[in-house]
Amino acid sequence: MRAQNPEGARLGLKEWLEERGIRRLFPVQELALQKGLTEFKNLLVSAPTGSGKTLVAEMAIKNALDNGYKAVYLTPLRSLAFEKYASLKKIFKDSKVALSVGDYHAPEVGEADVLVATYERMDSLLRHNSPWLKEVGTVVVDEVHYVGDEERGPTLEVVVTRLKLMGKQIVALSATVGNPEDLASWLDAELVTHDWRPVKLEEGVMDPSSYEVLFEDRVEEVKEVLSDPGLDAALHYMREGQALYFASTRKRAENAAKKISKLLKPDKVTKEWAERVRIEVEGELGEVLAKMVERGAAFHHAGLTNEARLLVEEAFRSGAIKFVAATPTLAAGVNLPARAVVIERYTRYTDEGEAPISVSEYKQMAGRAGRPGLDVKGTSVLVARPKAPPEEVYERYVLGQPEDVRSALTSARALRRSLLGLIASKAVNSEAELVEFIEETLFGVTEGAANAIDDARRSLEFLKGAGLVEGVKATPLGTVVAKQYVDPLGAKVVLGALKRRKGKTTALGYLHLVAVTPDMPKRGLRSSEVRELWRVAEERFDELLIRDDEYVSESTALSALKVALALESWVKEEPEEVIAKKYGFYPGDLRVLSDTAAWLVHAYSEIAKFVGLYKHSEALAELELRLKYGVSEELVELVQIPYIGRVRARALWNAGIRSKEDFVKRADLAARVVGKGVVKRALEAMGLGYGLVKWVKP
DNA sequence: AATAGCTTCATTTAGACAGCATGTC
DNA sequence: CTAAATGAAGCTATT
Repeated sequence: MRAQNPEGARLGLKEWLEERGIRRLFPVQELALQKGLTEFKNLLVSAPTGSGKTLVAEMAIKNALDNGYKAVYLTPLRSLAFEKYASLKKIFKDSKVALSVGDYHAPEVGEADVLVATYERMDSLLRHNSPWLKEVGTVVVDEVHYVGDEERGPTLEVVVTRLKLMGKQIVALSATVGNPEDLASWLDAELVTHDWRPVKLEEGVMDPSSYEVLFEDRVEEVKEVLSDPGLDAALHYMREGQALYFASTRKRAENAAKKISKLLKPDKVTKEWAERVRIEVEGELGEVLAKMVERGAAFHHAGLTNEARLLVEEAFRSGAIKFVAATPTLAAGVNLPARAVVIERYTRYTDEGEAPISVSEYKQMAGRAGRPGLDVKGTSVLVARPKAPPEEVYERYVLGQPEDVRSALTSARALRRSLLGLIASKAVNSEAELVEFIEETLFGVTEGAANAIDDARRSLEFLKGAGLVEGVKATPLGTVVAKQYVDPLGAKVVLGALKRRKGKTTALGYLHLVAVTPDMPKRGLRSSEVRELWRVAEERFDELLIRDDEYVSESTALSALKVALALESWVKEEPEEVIAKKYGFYPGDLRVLSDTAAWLVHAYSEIAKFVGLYKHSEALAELELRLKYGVSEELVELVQIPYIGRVRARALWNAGIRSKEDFVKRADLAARVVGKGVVKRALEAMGLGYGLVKWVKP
């Protein structure tokens, strides 16, 4: 990609900046221009939060648009994508900005000038060979250090490598990492680094026994109030503004918020927020949260529903809430800076017991301190472990260098997924091309491709064995599996089981089958549950399609059974709260499970249809609707009426309204059950004006 | 006899993308 | 190779 008129474009950029009231550029911004941002050079900007990376991205987009190209902005999280979409829409008023993430795929993507998408969504667009991509000149990759992530990194690595090979300008933004040179060389990019921040960040380490916080240039004493070092530190710095508290578990986050809330006083504004929380967050959790919000504190973790999380974020951003205790959801995700950050622990339980978090993770959290434009400085406090010398902790984390980013493209799971995607979308058509591609990945560039190629050959064999690939070409089935975006191994397991199963299959059977798949998040089992789960497994043995399998271990089958049972309760209309209690989930957890299951059931319905398993396909399609709404078979039709969910549908059914037709014909009765307004809106949405229906006063 | 309070022992521990076509109580 | 908070169960002291 080359600019038609670099000089003109550059002038345009200057004027555009002035119009936005930006007269002076931050160091990374200046450097990015010097290193060829407007000449469509690839860039890797590796700098701390707040150093001005955002404007570099915006300038790159502006430059692409001015030269007649389209631009793409990639982020790792849906929440960030929504934020970015909103802000880019404001900035580029004259251009079409579109958003494409799992939840939401804008219909106008085909004509968008700027597209904001998650990595996986971009992967999907590449797999579909969307013609729109040809017009893209620049791709901004936010948080590119995610390539090192075991789970999500491989997809990003493949996506960016493909875009690079397509000749797109890559403007990659990264937190500070240990080896920016490696990333730059992978991207064929000019390296832009600078450690300047607009708000000074003071990082301290607290000795929990002496209550002293060790900073670079001084030691500060914290007053002991609650006999909890972390919370007392938060209280200490809250005198100067809001505090963000990173807790090590959900429970601890909740307790922290509860304790702090007791020391704060309600006012008019917090009471209003509490009222909103009460209305919008259902059940016990809503009540618990509302009580704290009323006094200006809150907690934030993935057990909360999305709505609840957004509410907490908004309340904090507005200033009403003074204290938020969060698990790492908030560290990488939302842009929610605070005057002070307190990190209560730097160790975390893992499979191998207690393990220290990485320096990068620490920096990610600490970097949230200091609100640009509001604070002169930000303060972060890391609480040392009781017996650890604070000086050593300071050395390790505050003075420590973030770790190197290494390719994660090596795991079998990552390879088989990526490979199928590459082959199905014809990005590689021969072994030679495959090798060439791998040489261009981060793995190939930094470690030499030989090892990766060996592993890739093995994955290729697996794909062939599963009937997804022949030679280096995708079979029709392989194309469908790639399009549905499920793990090839899951597809193999599921198809095998469906083919074997001739007789009738219950919801539990299907749910267990998809839950066994690698795409379904696994819930750990509590030891008290294991016995009961074995009992159920025996009792309902005939319903299960997978008992043991070459690719499914007994333990995953058992924990999948737990997930399947919880989802079965969901589609049997048990109240969310009852399910949550029974299985030890939070409402947010259940939402994630039912969403994921709905996606998988949909995908496998399509795949089953493709191979001629029509009965299974239809049953799965019905189950998808049941999962989405949490209803039994008989309510599936009703729930498809606009504004009718699981609760209203059940009420209608019990009143004798059993179908859409009933609903329309007996609108008077329906109105008595769910209210006049709902019926009116529903009929209008279905294209039937309210006037068509006679209203009978109850 | 009921119960608050303490001790002991076992148990548990963060997060979150994707398909598809539009609106819960 | 590694910890610590939580919660249930069991027990004692108190009213």
